[in-house]
Amino acid sequence: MDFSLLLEHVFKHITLTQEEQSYFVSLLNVRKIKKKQYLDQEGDISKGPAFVTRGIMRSYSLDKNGFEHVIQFAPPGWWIGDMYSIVKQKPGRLYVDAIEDSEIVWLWKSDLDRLYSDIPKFERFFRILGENAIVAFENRLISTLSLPAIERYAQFCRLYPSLTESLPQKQVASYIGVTPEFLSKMLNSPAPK
Amino acid sequence: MDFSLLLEHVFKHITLTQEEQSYFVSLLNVRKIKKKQYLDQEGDISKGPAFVTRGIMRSYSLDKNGFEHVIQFAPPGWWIGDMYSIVKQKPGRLYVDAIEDSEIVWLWKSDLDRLYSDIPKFERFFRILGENAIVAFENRLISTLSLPAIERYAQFCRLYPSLTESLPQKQVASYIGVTPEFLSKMLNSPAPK
DNA sequence: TTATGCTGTTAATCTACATTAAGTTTTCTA
DNA sequence: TAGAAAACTTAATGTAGATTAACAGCATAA
Repeated sequence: MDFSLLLEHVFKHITLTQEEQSYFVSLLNVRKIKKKQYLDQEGDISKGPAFVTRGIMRSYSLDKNGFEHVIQFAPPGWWIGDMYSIVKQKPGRLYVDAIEDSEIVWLWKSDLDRLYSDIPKFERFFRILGENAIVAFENRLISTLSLPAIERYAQFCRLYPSLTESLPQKQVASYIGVTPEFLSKMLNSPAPK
Repeated sequence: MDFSLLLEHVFKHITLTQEEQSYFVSLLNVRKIKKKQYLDQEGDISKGPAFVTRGIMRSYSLDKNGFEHVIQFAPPGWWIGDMYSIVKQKPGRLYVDAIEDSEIVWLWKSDLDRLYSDIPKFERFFRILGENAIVAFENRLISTLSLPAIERYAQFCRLYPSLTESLPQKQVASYIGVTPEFLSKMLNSPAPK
């Protein structure tokens, strides 16, 4: 198995001895997920956090009218999951599935807790990761509350430059919070972009 | 100074020796903030995270039309701040002010970094705090994207039961993302609540 | 005491975006 | 490689919530 993408990511924030690295790697699990397959469905208890190494994953909620609302996209190098369910180990509110054939590396929540105790440096690693996630959510919320659709689209393009073209438009529409019809009109009408 | 509320909060997640506790307390600063006074304004670099011990604080963004959008309320026992600015030590996008005469306990970002090195248990403490913040943001985002105004109001009442009555309605409107006029209509019209 | 200014209410009008529906193109997949 | 299923477009119509405006109740304050 090739864990290099994840290890590089870890080494950006902490350093590990050879033994620590081996121990960490021994806790990792790999899973391939085909397009449209689910990692988690609403009501599932998440096994633990997942790191994307190939493909594109996404998490979304489903409202009472059956409409999807994308919470996050995760290309390679990003983490994905229903944080509520991961942290509290209770049934979650999100669906997590693959938009393209994907591969993830994941840890059991129980192994993660063990890792925190055995190698406290991982407390630091995930503390930093958490900070970044909070900053991202704070930004998303500011945009969602205070920008019109066209500027939320621009924000999306800035956040996920690699996805802007590879993703079906309806996924983008769901992320920025408009219907596919409206996004289509917006992009084709006044100032073609 | 009375740090008991903050210390209790810390002890819920980690234990400290007497020395560690003294060292931690030596890094704390106290500040009283009168109603309508700012802790931070847009463009400021935040000094560090703040824990509310009295009153009610709030953070909000200002859109280009001059409308406020409340990101968070913080009654006693809650943390508040512009996470982007705190973490990156760059100019922030949020205003933080007091809705009622308040008192906060805060740390310099540089002291916090020192604390992480000197007492690694605080990595764990803030890792857990971060997880909770992410869960809260995830929930807020799900509501904002997938619920109509009346249910976002219900969510607000569940999240901040202590504030539902003490807060001016226009603050609540700004939090749930509608105009004060619309909230007033919603609460007084069909099914008075 | 009267001003001054917040806060909340009501109601008419307006608009960004949703819904519905039909047609076209692209892409899967058998 | 056909034929079904997605993905995208266009346009008519509908609506949740915004805007504007006028007024009433209460504060704080001179």
